Amino acid sequence: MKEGPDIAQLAALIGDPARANMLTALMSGKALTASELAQEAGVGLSTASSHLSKLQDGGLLAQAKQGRHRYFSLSGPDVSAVLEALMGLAANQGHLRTRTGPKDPALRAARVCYDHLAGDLAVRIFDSLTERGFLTAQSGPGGLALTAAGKAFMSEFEIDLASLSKARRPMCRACLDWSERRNHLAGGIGAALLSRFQDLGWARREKDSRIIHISPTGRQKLLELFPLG
Amino acid sequence: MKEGPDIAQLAALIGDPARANMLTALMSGKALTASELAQEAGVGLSTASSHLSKLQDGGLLAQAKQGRHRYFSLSGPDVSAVLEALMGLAANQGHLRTRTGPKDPALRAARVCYDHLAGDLAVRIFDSLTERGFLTAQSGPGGLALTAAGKAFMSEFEIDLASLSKARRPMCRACLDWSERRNHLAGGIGAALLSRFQDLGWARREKDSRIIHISPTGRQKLLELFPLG
DNA sequence: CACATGCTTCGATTAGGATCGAAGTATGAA
DNA sequence: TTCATACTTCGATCCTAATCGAAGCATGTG
Repeated sequence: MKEGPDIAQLAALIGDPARANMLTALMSGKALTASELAQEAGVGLSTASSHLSKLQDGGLLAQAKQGRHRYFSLSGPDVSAVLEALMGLAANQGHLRTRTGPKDPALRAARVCYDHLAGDLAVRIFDSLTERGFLTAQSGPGGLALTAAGKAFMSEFEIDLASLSKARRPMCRACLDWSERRNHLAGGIGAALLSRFQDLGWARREKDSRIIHISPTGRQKLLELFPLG
Repeated sequence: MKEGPDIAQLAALIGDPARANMLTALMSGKALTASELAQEAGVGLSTASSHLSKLQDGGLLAQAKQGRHRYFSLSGPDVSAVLEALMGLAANQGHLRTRTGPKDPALRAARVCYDHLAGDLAVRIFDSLTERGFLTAQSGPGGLALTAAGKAFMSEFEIDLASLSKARRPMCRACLDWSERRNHLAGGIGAALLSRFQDLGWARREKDSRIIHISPTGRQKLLELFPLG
């Protein structure tokens, strides 16, 4: 009657403070080494190693060997969905002060979430896309899809939809922003948009941080591109 | 300065097997007494009592006193969202390991998920609503909203939208179905629809089970009401 | 008023696991 | 080859918390 690994085991994996710190550090989407994660979690290297192997056994982490480094990252969107849900719950109960602090105005304004844009601007983009009828619900992976008009818009913006649709990853996903309590666009399109903004010089990622800097011209262009009301 | 929103604390609460059993038992939406939950979790009464007060302190459970009984229920949709995300993750991991054939066909077809309909039929309903342009994305709570046409459809079906919109709970939400790996409709509307199906005699819930039985006429009516293609 | 039922609190026991340092292994650099 | 870096494994310690039974409290019923 039981299906798969237990919920309790999974939750217990996330339930240790050191492991939770590691996982939230990995929410940035960057792959980190064992040493970095040990520091992030505030534990010794041997302890971190033990935690990392447990997280891997539980299927929460993926490992990539590169030279003498071992890079760890979240194993997939399912994992970040759980973490996001937990963050949402924690935020709702007022227990939350995010690690890096959502008080930081720069973080509130624009930051990276996993691999896509989050914050005020991301919510605005989501609203604009919705308002213009570019997004529709679907039962398939991700729960969202581009309408024909939406596809045209993305193509115009030089987003390569063909290669995105080939990827196993869902193209459109709504991601709940725990500082805003509103949704923004995640999934392949979300990542592609951020990437494109960076290519155009509109956005620049601060080193070793989740903060995204938007240039003055970038901001103007984005507001034009994603009008509201 | 304590950065302790602790998603770790929350996850640890769910991470104990006894507590996880209690929470999943409460996913049915029914309120249960301490004794029932103790039996459900397979622990003694005193142990259960301890767990329940911890869950309450953590804000995961709500309590309603009624005579000499104390009824416990999940404190809100945030909590069930976390549990659903964990179930999804667990199902995904289990799927990779043991491809143990199809589950109980009755469960695949139609079952209750928290308080709304899940399974084949629920996915079809979601698809039909989408296809007819009744659902649209939004950045606010739940990520989905009814379009004007969708609201008209629901009113026609005698769903009381006014009272639903007053509730704190998001009206529309996509819920990922772990057997189908597709989305179906959750939130206030999802619950209201199932309730309406039951009132009309189209659906009947099997006692102490998640299985929903659809009557022959109910099935016919539902297929008419939610056409595809 | 008793008396039963439902649940909580207390105290003691026990098991699991988080932690660290030291020693061992693998991989790249010199 | 030799050394250094990055990480894992091992062994020992320590501490949290899960558990149960018994006693205490609360709220109903007779």
